[in-house]
Amino acid sequence: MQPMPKDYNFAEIEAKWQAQWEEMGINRYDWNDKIRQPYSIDTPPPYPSGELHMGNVLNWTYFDMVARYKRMQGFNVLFPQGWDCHGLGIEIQVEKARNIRKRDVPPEQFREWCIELVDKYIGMMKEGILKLGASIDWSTEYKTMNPDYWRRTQLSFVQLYKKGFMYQGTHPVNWCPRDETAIADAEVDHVKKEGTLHYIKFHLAGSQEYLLIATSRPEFIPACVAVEVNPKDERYSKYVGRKISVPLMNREVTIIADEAVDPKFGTGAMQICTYGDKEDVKTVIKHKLPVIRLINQNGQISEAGCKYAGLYVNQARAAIVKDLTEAGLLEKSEKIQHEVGVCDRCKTLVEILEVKQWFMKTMELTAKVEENANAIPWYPDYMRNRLIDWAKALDWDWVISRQRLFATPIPVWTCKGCGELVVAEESWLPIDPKLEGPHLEKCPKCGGKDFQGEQDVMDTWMDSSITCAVHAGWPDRADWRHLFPASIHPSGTDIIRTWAYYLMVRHLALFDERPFNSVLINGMVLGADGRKMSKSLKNYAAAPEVLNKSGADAVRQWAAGGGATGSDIPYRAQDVEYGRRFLVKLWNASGFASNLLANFDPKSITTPDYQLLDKWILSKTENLTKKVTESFERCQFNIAIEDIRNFTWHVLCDFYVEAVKDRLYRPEAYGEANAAAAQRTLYEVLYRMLQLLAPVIPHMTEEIYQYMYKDGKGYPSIQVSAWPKFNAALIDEAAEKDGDLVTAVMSEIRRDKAENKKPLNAPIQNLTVTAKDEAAAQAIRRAEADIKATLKIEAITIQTGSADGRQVAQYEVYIKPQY
RNA sequence: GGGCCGUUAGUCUAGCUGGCUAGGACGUCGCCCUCACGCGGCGAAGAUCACCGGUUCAAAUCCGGUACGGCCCA
Repeated sequence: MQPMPKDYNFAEIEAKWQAQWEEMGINRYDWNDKIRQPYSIDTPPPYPSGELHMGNVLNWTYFDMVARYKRMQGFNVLFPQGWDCHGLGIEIQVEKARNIRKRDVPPEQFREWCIELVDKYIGMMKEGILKLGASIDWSTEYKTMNPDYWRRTQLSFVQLYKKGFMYQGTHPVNWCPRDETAIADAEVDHVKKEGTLHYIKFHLAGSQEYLLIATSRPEFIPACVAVEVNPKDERYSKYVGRKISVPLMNREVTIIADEAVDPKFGTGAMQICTYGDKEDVKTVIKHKLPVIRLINQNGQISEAGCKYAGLYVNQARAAIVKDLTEAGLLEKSEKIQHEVGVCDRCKTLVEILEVKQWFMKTMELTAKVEENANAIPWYPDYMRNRLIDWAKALDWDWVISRQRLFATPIPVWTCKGCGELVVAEESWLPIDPKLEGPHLEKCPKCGGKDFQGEQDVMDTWMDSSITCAVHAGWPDRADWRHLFPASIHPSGTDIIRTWAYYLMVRHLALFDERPFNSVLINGMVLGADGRKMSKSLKNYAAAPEVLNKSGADAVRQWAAGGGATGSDIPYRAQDVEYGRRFLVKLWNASGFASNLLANFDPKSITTPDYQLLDKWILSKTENLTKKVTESFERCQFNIAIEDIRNFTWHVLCDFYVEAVKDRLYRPEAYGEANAAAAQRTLYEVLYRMLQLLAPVIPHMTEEIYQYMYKDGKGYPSIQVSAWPKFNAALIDEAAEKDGDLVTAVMSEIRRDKAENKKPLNAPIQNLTVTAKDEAAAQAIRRAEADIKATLKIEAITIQTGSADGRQVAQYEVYIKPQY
């Protein structure tokens, strides 16, 4: 055992162990080991968006605690790391940074710029993840923007096409007019906004009579295909089936009835347009109404808009309202609060357009998604509902094509002669059909030699929703099933509808097997004030700053203990500060212990002569081990960390160490065997604390381990030490009960000193302890020496009898000190 | 309108497969330079566990309802 230095420089020591673990290879998954059971973490590849933020810190701490805990449990752990590079977010940032639109420059140039930016961001995030001490196997690192990764995305597309899950079709899709691309439901955000509800007169055909129709989108009047009322609405039932003229348009539509109309909203009569919102889509399909394509892909009104053609949506709205007013058709307008869908990347109002796109058949998998979500544990349990509810609420198949540049190409061509679709062979992949033709002599159908490569690309989620298979080694390793399904899929409350859902449908479709066997959910990180963290609210904490200031071990304690798993967790500097203070305590206590154990031989084989308080803390340590192990098994990190910290700080340091100090200072007064028992106890209990803390506080526990325990325990690193198993042989209920009494007596004496404003080391001339029964008296006698030494008592009398003096809280025991 | 979640001391948070003096942190108040630690120690005060009702010998914990708040979706 080596003596420990007084000071602890966390920056230096954390960096040292991060480097050494890498060198020792303890973070590596052993692909050749077929003996240990594998445990694989489906690390979500993050979207590189700049520097690491506190939300990332929370997530990676969760993943890492699981990884380290499972490693100590003896599993062969795969903790991979990838980067989800593609997508609109990066495209928009490049456009802004360079003040261009993506179509202003050659696609290859634009792509280069995107790659450059992504690499810069990856560098920043990686630095943060390394500093946090995440035990990632960096040999697994991948980027979805690399052609070798698209090969996998494309392969999955081809295989799903062959299995009938991919189809091209003209259907309504969410469309972002700014980015000029289709987007999926999951990419639509809903925001509350003030709008105007216009009450517009629709005249009945050939009549002066009119119905008043309320709409927030009058610009859609040119695309009005019906007027709809509730069949039970007595105001309108007589009109159902009659023709009504569309204002300004010189055109008539039919009045239809449907239960979906809310009679209380507006006037109870609404216009059905193609497409004002998703409800319109449903109505059009249900009532087989015609479709008028009013809005172009760039957000302008099409030819179908007659005189309004060429205007943008907002301009058209103003123009139509003006025309309605002039024609006397606008009854009134009122402000309303409503929710509108916006593009989650650029916040532009989403339109619904009918465009030819690629889709994946996901709706038919909903029952299987539910079944599999129900078949596995979720931490916390209730989060499974979010996935199931989301899956069940989906109305449309997943639109997987995008009109973008920075993405995985869809490996498909169309024969210019006959329109035949050519999907790439697996051996052609990766391939970009915009740059290369199909590897075919001629069109298999018409023999034509001219092909048009698919211009559309894939949704970014097509890249990232095959990670469970990719991490396992699919498709290149024959043994990839060994690591599939992943043991655990970590996800955030905000991305259950994307990561978790898409992973599930994708793998179910591809392999007919669920991709993961459990799900770990993290909440969002809030500002200290409980509101969403944002720079504008001035409650933002920059993760690199926090890590530099307090160190990973302190920050990780905040992540582990800041709140229950799955719930949103506020970032509080004082929590990190508390973590840091705990580290100081642990370091000092260990240094102190190493002094007290200087002459202790951990390999000595004499059976220790354990005293009451030794047995007491050894038994409690086993119970703690059991409880902490259960907490880790259930991913209840907050419970685990709180229990270990409190035990270490208060039970071990404040009580046990204080109580046995004297035995260890003056072994000659107590007998060598007695002191040796205290040494053995201290040695083992502190080691147990370090082990239990190791998943949360890897750096400092390692540093202490190396000084104090490496020789005695023999593991090269505490990180590969065997997780302690509950040892029933050390459970001693009587010792716990008696020890509790002894500590209560000691507390009561301290309390008496405090109330009499005496220092703790004030000597007590004489203490009389009176217990009601002999058993209690016996117990106190067993710890008499420890009590005397700890509280500076010169003489002590322990007797049985009736109440005399100050009662020891919760016990029929009384104390009477004479100072 | 629907779904899920939350409402615990001045603040933040745990507990919620029913039974503890409701745990912890920050803050507050005393006392103490006790030979590891003042980044410390010993003590203390502070909570009708949102509200109403029900089940039960027993409810912060289960059930129903109300109010407020959050997230997701229509």
